[in-house]
Amino acid sequence: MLSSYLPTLAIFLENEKNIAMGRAPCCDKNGLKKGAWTAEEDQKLIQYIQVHGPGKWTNLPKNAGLQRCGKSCRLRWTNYLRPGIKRGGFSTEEDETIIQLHSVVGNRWSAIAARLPGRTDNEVKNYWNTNLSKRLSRRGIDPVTHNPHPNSFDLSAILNSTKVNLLSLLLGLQTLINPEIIKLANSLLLSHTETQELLLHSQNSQGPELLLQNLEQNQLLHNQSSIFQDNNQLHNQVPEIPHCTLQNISCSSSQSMQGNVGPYLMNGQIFQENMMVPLQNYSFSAFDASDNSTVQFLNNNNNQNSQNFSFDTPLSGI
DNA sequence: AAATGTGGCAACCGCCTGCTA
DNA sequence: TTAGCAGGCGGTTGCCACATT
Repeated sequence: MLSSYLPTLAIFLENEKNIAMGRAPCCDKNGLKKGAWTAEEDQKLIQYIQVHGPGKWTNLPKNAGLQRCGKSCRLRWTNYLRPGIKRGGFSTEEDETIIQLHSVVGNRWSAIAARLPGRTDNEVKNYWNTNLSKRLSRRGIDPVTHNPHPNSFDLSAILNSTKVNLLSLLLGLQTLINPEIIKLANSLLLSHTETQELLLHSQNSQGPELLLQNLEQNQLLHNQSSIFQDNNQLHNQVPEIPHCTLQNISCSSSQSMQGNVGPYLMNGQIFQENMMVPLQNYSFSAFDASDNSTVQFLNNNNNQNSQNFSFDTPLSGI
């Protein structure tokens, strides 16, 4: 007899607990359907929102004739039924955007999804968890910190295996700068532009708290630009990348390198730059045969690399 | 052919934040 | 000022399809 009341009692106690904790239950769970949505339910939701628009989710299920929680309706609409949603088939550009943004803002999926038209936070999150984080792991990169996994670097082995003569590299400045440093600069420039956009956006339309938040992200960007935590690792540790073929490597071990680069074409614009690569910088790229992509690594010793590159405005008329 | 393992993804849960009365 | 509420968000779960044994 008592056992027949237990489910109801459990729901009651759960609700009471939530209320006692100061949080009202999101909805009355009694009699509400859970699980996969049927085509009929989808149709009801779409028709209702077409007439009344999205919002007022708490009352929407009742008004639309749905036995669902309002949150469930909102989720179904925003993640699946909303017009303009892309499903699957992430492009290489989207992959790169997600990885780059994740390295700056972390698991803020809504912020990342906001910069990918037609993508939802849920889809970006799922795609990251099932695909991109594993891809980074395969490359020897920690998907959480975007740093190379510790204890997996051996620069001397790579230098030996690739017969790279560090001294000749240091003497041949032009060889060093082209093309890998340009790629590095490109990567930094894109990150820099990203941060500027965030700052401008927050200054124009958001409050000071978001500005502060974005400034923190800016600082985070600078910190994350340094792949290696320990300076002492610099000269004897470089990521080991399964499935990858080392293509290019450049290093400097004393003073800084400086030189003029260009004019060259980048992102459809012609640039000429005076570049300065700070002390103990290096970068290299490697080709990942598993997905035909190129992965780039860079290191900066003092966490200030975005200030150590000067980017001139695109040259006109060249 | 059946059992088991694995990956992908839709949906749920519960915490957090901002708005409003 | 504050409590209640709605909605947003990220983490997690569970189902399903496919692969492997």
